[in-house]
Amino acid sequence: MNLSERKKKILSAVVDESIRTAEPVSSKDVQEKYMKEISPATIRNELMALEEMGFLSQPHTSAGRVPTAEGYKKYVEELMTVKKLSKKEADTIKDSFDEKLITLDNILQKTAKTISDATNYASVVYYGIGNSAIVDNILLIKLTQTNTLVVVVTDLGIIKQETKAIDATEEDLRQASKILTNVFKGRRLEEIQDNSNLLTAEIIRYKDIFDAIIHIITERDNDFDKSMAVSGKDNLLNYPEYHDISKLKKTISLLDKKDVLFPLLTSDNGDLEISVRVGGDENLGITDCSIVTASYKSKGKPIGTASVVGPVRMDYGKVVSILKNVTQLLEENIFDKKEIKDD
Amino acid sequence: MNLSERKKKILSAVVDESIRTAEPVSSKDVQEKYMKEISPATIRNELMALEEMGFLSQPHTSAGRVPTAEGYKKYVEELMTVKKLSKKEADTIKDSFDEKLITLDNILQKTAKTISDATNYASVVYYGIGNSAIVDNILLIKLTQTNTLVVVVTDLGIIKQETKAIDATEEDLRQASKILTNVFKGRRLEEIQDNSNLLTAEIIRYKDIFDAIIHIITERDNDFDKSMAVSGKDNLLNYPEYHDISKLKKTISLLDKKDVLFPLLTSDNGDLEISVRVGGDENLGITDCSIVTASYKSKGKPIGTASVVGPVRMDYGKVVSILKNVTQLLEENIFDKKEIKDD
DNA sequence: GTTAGCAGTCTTTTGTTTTGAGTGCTAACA
DNA sequence: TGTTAGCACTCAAAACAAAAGACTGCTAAC
Repeated sequence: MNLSERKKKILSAVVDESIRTAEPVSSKDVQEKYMKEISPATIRNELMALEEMGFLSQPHTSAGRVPTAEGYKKYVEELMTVKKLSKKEADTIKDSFDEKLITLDNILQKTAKTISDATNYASVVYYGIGNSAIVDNILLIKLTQTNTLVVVVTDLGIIKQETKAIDATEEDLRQASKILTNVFKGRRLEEIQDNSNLLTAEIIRYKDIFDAIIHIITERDNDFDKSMAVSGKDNLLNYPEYHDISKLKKTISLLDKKDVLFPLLTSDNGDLEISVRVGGDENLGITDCSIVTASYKSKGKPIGTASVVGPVRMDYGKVVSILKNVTQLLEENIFDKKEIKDD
Repeated sequence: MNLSERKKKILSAVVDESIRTAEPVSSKDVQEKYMKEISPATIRNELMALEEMGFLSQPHTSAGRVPTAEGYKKYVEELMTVKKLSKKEADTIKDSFDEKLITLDNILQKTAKTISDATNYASVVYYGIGNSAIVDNILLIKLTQTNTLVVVVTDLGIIKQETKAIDATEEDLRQASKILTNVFKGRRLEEIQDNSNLLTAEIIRYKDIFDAIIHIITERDNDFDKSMAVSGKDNLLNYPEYHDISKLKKTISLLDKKDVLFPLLTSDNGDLEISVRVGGDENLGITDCSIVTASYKSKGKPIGTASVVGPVRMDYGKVVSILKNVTQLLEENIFDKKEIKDD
């Protein structure tokens, strides 16, 4: 569907104004704030046409226009301008990554928080561990008499996870650590998940620890809860569309149901860096919110996504800009950097 | 202020009914549901007296009675019965502690979640690390070439925290670990915070790591954010009193401001195991919520608190019971148990 | 193709009336 | 003296009615 320049300008105006005010937009509004050169009556004609095409709708006969999901989509795909972040905004985001982040959990959580703080919406960060991480090191650490910590370090320079096992002397552990590292080093995590045939005669005596390691690796991958971090749910309270508690609940509970969320964050991004799902999308009843997702890569391969969840009336231009910014930082400073710099 | 038995019974009835329905309670309600033997008129007389005494109030002339903050306090302190948990409830709570919990963060977070799930209110768990923990072990773990993880293990059988430092050979680290452990072992964390004079000639060459350790220890203690876990904010959405977004915001933002929250959770529990702050308490404008706090101990000394934050109209009997249950589990299974059992 | 003008629609606002829940008081009663 | 029935009174909530106002779609003129 191709629009005349004027229609584009008017649709843009309506969406911009909707985003700003959360109210239906009248022909007069458009004229006064966006196009003084033509009359409201002319604009009304155009609005009718745009409504005809499915981009706008009226809550009732005598109300102004509101963009439909289609309208928002058109706006996002063709009309909007990605807002450049101010120096200050960019710096704030950059600074927030200077903290020392060790575990994957920390990184995800911190990234989500950075995004939700910057956008004032909710955010979800996902990391698909199964994809590309390669084991670097298996550490066995004696905490107390019968208590051992098992740590898996991957090639991302990041500790994978931690758990607890039992008993063994310190020397024992050193030995086991060496042998197990030998077995796992260089293998991709997804590979390890399947092939339990790594269990050779040599390491059969460390079966306990072996199992713990397998458990660490598979657990994270199968438990959405552990591969996603959510932040900023409270931000939603600030938007009038969520002053209706039932809508608020719906969106918040979407953010809590990681298994429902998962396909929304990962499916068919295709080659797109950024994908936008505008509320009312047929999928799974996300009617009262929009989701903007950006994927990030390590060594050229996509390994996860960062998303913003907010009202359909979202400031897409700003959100896209922030997501691009954050995913770039993630790629450069965290996931494609062996050495994490100290302060 | 001493009440006649009948007044007690009536006040109890009004509070119970308020908790149940969130509506003003009429003399008729009380009569029908709690005391069939006397007439509404008589109850009205008693209600007037109770209002006179400050325990009840009327939203307007022709409405039923609502308990005042004083009324709730009286109820909590003298009238309510602590509800016994069902076997099923108790089991659910118990089971949730069977998971492997390694870091303090994990424990706090998990405990908070358990409480908020069990009560359906919000919860905050605080751990005053400065109090009693004693260093057991300093671990230095080489992750990558120039990247080292510093772990402080305390006598609670719990890893204190973790951070990152730079450079050194594996052998170097082993040495440093031994020497540093020697210096710190057996010392209480609060003692370490002050006495930087531990920095003897012997360990001056490990200044970097030494500083990192001090940093780990002091940071947690000074950063409320790291010594408190909050869970279940979303639960508040379910209560009609919070359908007024401004009240919801107020309470949620209280839960976000750890520095404001802190004195509420820790001050003057005195000898009491449980302290209840009913909204409208003079303190710091907690007008739209109540806070029930239980402290837990290790080796007889209080080391932290677990709290429930919810509407003033809270099911205190149940909440108190759950908090007692959880703090007991914390004490027995986590903080006073060197060996954390494996599954 | 554009625009002024205007009738028509439907929400929002404001005001009025009715209803009904629940009280406090009075007077009678045990 | 404590309890209770009865009743007048109060006030919020609900129901209804009227008025105002925001915008539109359409018509007809430019």
